[in-house]
Amino acid sequence: MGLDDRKLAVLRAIVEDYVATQEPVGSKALVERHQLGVSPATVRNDMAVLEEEGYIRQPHTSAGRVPTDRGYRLFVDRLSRVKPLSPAERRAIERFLVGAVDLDDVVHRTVRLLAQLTRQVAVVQYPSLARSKVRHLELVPISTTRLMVVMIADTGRVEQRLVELPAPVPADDVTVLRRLVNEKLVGCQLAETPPLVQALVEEAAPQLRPAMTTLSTVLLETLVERHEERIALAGTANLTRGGLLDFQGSLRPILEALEEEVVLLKLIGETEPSTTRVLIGDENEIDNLRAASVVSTGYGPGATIVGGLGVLGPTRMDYPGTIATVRAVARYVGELLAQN
Amino acid sequence: MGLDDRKLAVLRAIVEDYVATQEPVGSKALVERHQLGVSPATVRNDMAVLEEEGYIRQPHTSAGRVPTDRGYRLFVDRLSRVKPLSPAERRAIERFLVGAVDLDDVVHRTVRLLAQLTRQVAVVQYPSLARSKVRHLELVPISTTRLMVVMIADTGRVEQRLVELPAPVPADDVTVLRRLVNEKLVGCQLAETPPLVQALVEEAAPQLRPAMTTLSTVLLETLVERHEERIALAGTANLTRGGLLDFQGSLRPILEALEEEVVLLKLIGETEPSTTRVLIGDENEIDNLRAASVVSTGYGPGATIVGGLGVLGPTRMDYPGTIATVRAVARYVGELLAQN
DNA sequence: GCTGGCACTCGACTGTAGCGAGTGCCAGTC
DNA sequence: GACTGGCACTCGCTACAGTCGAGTGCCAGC
Repeated sequence: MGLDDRKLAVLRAIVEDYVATQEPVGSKALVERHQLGVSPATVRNDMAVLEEEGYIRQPHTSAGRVPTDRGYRLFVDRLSRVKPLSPAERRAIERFLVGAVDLDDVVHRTVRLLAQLTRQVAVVQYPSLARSKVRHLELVPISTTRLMVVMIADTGRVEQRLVELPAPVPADDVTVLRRLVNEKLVGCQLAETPPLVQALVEEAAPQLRPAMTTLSTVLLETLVERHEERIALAGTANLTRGGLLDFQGSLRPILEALEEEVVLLKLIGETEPSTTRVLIGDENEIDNLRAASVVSTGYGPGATIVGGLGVLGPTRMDYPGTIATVRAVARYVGELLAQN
Repeated sequence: MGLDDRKLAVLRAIVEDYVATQEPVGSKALVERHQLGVSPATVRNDMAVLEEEGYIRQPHTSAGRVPTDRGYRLFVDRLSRVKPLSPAERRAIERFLVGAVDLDDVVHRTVRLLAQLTRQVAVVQYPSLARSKVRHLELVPISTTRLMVVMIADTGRVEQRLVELPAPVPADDVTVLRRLVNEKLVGCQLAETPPLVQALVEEAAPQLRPAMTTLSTVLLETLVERHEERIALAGTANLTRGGLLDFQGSLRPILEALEEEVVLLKLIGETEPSTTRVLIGDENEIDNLRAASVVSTGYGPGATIVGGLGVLGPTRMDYPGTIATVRAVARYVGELLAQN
């Protein structure tokens, strides 16, 4: 494990050059472009060690070296410093996000912004319902046996669902139902509502029981049990940058994975701690994404996290820049949400 | 212009073979695989004429022939008969669409179904607000100066928007506002509301004027002026079928176009007559899609059209099959909507 | 008007050769 | 002991020549 400082410097130089040029880098080019202070031969020896340790590899015998997933990992963990954003980027972020009228609008602008700045595929999760609080529940009678339930969360998210009632319910009863559910649920995290919803059914007047029961089922089913998470996506065209070199020739698996909301949620939704997460190539649990890297983080008003956002690109990615951008965008979005 | 029956038969055979094999088709192979009743030499003469007329072309001098956009056009217009769906396909459609709980659900299932059946990129427009009628308008106070407007259309579509009021409005006034807008607008096509909304402002009591004015602005701006059209997309991974042969090597322009909602709307939204529309390659107005074909149609409950749906694929596409599928899916979705 | 035959074209494939980037190793130097 | 210069070697890439064959256009004949 003898990785002295110079070997690390060599690895860093290889990663930087390869990310920039997209071509395997050789010992000679390396000493020319970086001030390593040693000869190519020495670098070659270092490279041999790095290769033995699994940080770099040779595509063919007579080619230069390319970082492995493990090499990128070391680079991200120990060799790179998060790049500060350029003023232009800061301005772009601000300009892009002011003027958003809506949560939908915020999410769409954010995902486009992220795709544009990182020149990669961007993914933004809508504020998770499980982590939001109920601001208001509206019941709109569609017919005597049909009710539209509209839930407005404190994050600005609005979710609706049609309910088929077991028996006709008069308008007055709907008013009562509305008052009851609002009294009980407004201000609660959705994750902690199940017992409350249960209580609602039990406390309801007899003639409201059946309606309240189906209502509570719908509330629990569609709003609480994850499922209703939503995702916005942008920048898929960026996958075609770098020709077919990245992603080993086929975009198919990537595009397939991007169509599965469940997969995307797994990718960016699991941001328990508020730090930025970087998944490099093989570290990814989803087989289709073994050739890709994901940089993601959580966002939310203040310190609370209500959702995740991130980008997906080739393992050959500008990690420092991408990480910085993802963080910055998440912070701005958080501030925006906090203003509500 | 002397295109006798046999020449048309030759063109049909070329299109069918090319679509099936993805390889330029030669005269010999043609007579072997189709009962044309003449020799290859004769077919060659016919081919020469077809080429002169611009229906087919040769990729290189020593290769077989490939249909041009114009050739596909003739094929679609005069040489193909819409294939009846297989029973398996019918069953798939039914199975896929029953059990949809929601408009969102219907649209998502539809777009996935379409992508799966045609093995192409599917696009479904949500029922257009302009063509829907207002079923209910709900005003939910978020704070004294903020109102959430929720519009429920008869198609099941729900749209919401946050309104900043110029001055605080007490809860009682909100109730009045709610009653007023509902009395006036429920049951109207959104396209014809502008004068009604205008009238609302003028008839409002003086203290409600300012609130009603901003409210009406929002209604007109976000709900009426198309803008708020929504689109669902699926099957982008299907673009990678057929290697890089289709789409002349780069998916980039296609993917870019698919990210622009405006472009997609233009593509499938303009279905004035209720017939199926086929746009082949160059006929497409969007430059990025010059290498693609689009098959689209309108759908809606009964005879009214409330939105469009369709698929996008390479010009080398199974037109008869695709057209049949698109039509069938549109019909099923229409029936489903009619049930509400 | 159709057909068989024939000369021709040209892309695809194969094999060979030269080039050059890049390596590993080794002996020599500080 | 660590670094360096030198050297032989590997091997992918490119260019070039040659062959093959699918496919064509044309023409004379039925």
